[in-house]
Amino acid sequence: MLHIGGVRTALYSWLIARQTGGQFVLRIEDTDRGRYDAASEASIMESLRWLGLDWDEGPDVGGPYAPYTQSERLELYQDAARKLIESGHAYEDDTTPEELEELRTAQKAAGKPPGYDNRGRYKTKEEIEASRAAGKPVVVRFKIPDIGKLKFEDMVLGEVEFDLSLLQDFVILKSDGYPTYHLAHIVDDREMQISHVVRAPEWIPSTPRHILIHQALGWDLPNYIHVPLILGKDKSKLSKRHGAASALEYRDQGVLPEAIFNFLALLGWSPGDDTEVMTKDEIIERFSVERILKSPAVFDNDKLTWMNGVHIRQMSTDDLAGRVAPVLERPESEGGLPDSVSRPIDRDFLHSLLPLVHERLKTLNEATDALSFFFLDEVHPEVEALPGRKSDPETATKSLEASLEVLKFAEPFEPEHLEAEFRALAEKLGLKPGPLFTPVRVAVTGSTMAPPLFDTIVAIGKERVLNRVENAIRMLESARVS
RNA sequence: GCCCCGUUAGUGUAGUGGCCCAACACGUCUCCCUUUCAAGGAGAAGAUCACCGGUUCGAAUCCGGUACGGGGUACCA
Repeated sequence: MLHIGGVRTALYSWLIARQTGGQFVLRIEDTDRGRYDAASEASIMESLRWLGLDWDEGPDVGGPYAPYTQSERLELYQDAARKLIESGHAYEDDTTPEELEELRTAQKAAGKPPGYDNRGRYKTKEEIEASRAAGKPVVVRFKIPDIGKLKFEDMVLGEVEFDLSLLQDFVILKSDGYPTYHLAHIVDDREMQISHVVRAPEWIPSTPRHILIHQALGWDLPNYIHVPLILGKDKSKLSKRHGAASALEYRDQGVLPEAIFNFLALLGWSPGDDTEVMTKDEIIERFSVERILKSPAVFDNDKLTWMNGVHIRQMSTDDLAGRVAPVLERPESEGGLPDSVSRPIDRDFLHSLLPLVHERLKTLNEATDALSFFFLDEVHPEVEALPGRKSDPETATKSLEASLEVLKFAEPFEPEHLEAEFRALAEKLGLKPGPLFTPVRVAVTGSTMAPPLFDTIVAIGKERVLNRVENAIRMLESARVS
């Protein structure tokens, strides 16, 4: 699963590529065999695709530096490890995981910070060979040089200084022949000519290691860009508890990719003025690494929902219809229209309805409730809801009966004309619009909230409207008897 | 423990020494529009710029310390 924080990292990386005319590269880092999961790989690609973060090179599209999956590039890492051993920057180590565990427990017991003690530096070739022959696991460790402090430049953080004496020799090639991230990403970044490393802040402390490897191999450094964390409402790391954590969950909740794109770009970056609502192209144009913030941001769902509404309102009816139809056609259990409505739904009919609800939608999923009564044969309002808050069942019955007559004979059966007739009716009955219109709305839509009444009535059609009003009158009568 | 990073209203951001007793947006509240719900319009409340000290004629902005939050300290990425 691609976390929303990961999506934002990818987004920034993509923006840099698109803005500078560079290539956005998708690389699968599957060097931990214990954790590898093909499904999550697919879902990452689906998330990126949904957001429109198209990649120029990657496992599926290929590219000049294929393959783009690390497990298919093992020789490259092993070669690099060998070179580092030959140049004296790395060495083989036969310390077992159990021995390391013992070491750490002992260190903790002695009140010292746990860590590797670099004991492998002093082993002879013969010892290692003997261990290997005995079937003991052998890893390759990078030797931390004794050069005091290391400084590096990060495009977001500025200059960061690190005391190398705090680091221990670390594993670059595991005993199963797979590289650790530290080695693999450096070899690949070099091979694939990566110019900008955009990543989460948890990598800051290991950046000195990456720089040391680059230097040992005699390679130039890429630009480092450590982006800030995204937090949940309670300021802890964003997770399921906060509503949704993956991009695809937002999609399933009816959020537009352009809204997530826009919203995420603004978590940790701003164009420098008051502009907030932007298209993808505007963001590409205005984005700048210099304006990425260092401090973590809290993900505010309310603001995302607002922004989603803005993007929905900016969209054409055609475009909206194309997005809403699949939502309505999902099974009822997944938030679609009631299963009794046959699929596919009538696109022309949908298109004619959308102007009535367009500016009322904050998410695509809201379209189901907002439109279902247009598609159903009959609706089932609550009897108690029919009169509305400020009226009573008797008045409601009277209103509905009078309305029924108007609806039967109104000619033409069009919104403006119906409204005029109903206004006249209200006056005749001595009622304010509310007590007259509300029962009709509830009877016809089954809900107290609906689009403008007369447009709604016409869209539903005379016959169904008459049936629904008659039905409501019957409901009120039987409620009175019982 | 040690190391790294951060800290402007509830939230996202603007602000880079005087224009700032701090601006915009979301959210909240009030009112208007109105047949409901939205949208839209007009307002309001909400920040001792984490704290303490220093530099300066002058600090949200520069420096130091403290507190708090997050991250790292793996044969995970």
